[in-house]
Amino acid sequence: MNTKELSHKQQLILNFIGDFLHRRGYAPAIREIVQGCRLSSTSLVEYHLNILEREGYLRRDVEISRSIRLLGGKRLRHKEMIIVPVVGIISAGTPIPVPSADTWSNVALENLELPQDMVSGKERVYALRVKGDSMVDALIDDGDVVLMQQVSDANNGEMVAIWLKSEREATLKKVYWEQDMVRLQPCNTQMKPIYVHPSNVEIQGKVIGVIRQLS
Amino acid sequence: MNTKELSHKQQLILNFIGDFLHRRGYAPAIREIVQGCRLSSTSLVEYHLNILEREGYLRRDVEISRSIRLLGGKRLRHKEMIIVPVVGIISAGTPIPVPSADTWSNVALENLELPQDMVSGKERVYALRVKGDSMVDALIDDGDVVLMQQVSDANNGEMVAIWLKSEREATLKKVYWEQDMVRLQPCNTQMKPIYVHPSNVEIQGKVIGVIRQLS
DNA sequence: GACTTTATAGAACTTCTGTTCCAGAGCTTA
DNA sequence: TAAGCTCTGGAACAGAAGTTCTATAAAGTC
Repeated sequence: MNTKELSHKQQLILNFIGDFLHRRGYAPAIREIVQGCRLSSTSLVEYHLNILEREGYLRRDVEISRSIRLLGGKRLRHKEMIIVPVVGIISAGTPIPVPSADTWSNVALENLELPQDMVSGKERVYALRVKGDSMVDALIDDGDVVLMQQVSDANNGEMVAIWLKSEREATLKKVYWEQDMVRLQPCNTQMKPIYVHPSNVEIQGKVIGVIRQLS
Repeated sequence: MNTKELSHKQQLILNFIGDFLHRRGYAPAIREIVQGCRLSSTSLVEYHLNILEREGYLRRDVEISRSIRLLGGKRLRHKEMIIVPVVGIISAGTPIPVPSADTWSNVALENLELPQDMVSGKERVYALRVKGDSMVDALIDDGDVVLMQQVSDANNGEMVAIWLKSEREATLKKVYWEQDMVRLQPCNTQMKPIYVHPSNVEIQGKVIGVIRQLS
C-alpha cells in the first residue's frame, strides 16, 4: 500500500470518521465531516476523501450515502470468532453431556467467543468447566475452563473424556493402550489408574486447551 | 425485553439487514430493503422497522439515512477485541521486560487478540510465555501463556511479577506482606521463599489469567 | 515570472432517502 | 355485522446527501 504521508487535514478527517463510526455505529455524511472537522465546504471533504480512498485508507460507494468504510485500521479490525459452547461441568466421576450435532449450543450453560487461532481452527470444539481438584496433576485447577475437541480416537497419553459404557459414566483421564486393556490414568495422584476393556470405552473428546481467569 | 414473536416478514427484514451489513459494511436504505425482501412499498418497511425497533432488535436515528444498527443479535455480533502483546519469556530468575507506555507493542514477540471479557475489560494487560517448570505449583505449565495486568500494588497471596532492585532481576512469585519484610513465595516447592525489604521490591504486574494450548 | 500542483470556497444540481398520508385488505372479536 | 386490529400499497413531499463546476489561493518548480 502506498503509504504516502497524510496531511494534517487528512489525519483529522480520518480520525473523525473513526470516532463517528465508533460512537454512532454508522459512517458520517460529507456535511457532517465538514462540521465535525470545522471545514468550510463539502467539495473540500470530497477532495480529501478521494485522496484517502486512493491511498487505501477507506472505501466508498458512489452515490450512496454514508458508505464510507475504514480499511486496515488496527482499531477496528475484528478477527473471526468462533462460538464455543460450555456444555457442562466436569468433576471426578460425573457424566459429561457431550453435545451431538443438533443439541450443540442448546445445552450450553454459556458460550465462549474465542478467536479462531486459539482453537487452531479446529472443528467440533466445546468446553467444560472444571469443578474440584480432580485434575490438579494435569495442571488444571478448580474453576478452569478446558477446551475439548470432539474426537473418537486418541493417542497414548492424551487427555480425553471417556464414556464407560457398562458403568454408564464419563470422566477425564489420560489414556494408554496396553496390550488388550486400556489404562485410564487419573489426573490426580490420589486416585488409582483404572484398567478397562477397549470395548467398554468410548472416547468423547480430547483436551486441546485450558483457560484460567484469576483475580 | 419484550420478546414477542416476530412475524415471517420481520424475520426476513432482520436477516436481510444483517446480511447487507455483513456484505457491504453499512446499513441498507429503506428502498434497498424493499427490493432485497421483494416487498412492495417503503411504508411497509417503515411499519415493520418501527416494530423491530420497539421490540429492541435494532436502533435508528430519525431522518438519517442508513442509520440502522442491529442490537444483540447473536448471529452477527463481533465482540470487541483487545490486543495483548506477549512481551517476553518468563522463567525462574530471568528479568521480565515490562513494557512502558511507549514501548508497548514494539517489544512484543507476538500479539494475542483476545475478547475483552477474557481480561475483564482491564487496562494495561500484557502477556508472558512461560518457559520451564518454575511455576508448576501454581498450575502453570511449560509453554503456557500468562496474562498480566500492570499494577504497582498487590494483596497478600497474589501472584505478581516483582522487580528486585538491588539484585536487578525479576521473577514471578506469590507475595505476602509480613511485618517489616516481604515474603516472596516461589511457585515451585523446589525453591525456598525469599525475604526482602519492601524498599527493594517493585511490583510490575499481577497474573490475571492463564492460557494453555495442547496437542 | 510562468507554470504546475495542492488546497480551498461556494453554489448549484441531482439523486437518494426518510417520512407521511390515505386507502384498503384480511383477520379476529364482541 | 360492526368494530378494531394487523398488515399492505401507492404516491407524494421535504430534507438529506453525493456530485460537479467554476473560481481562487497558496506553495512549490523550472
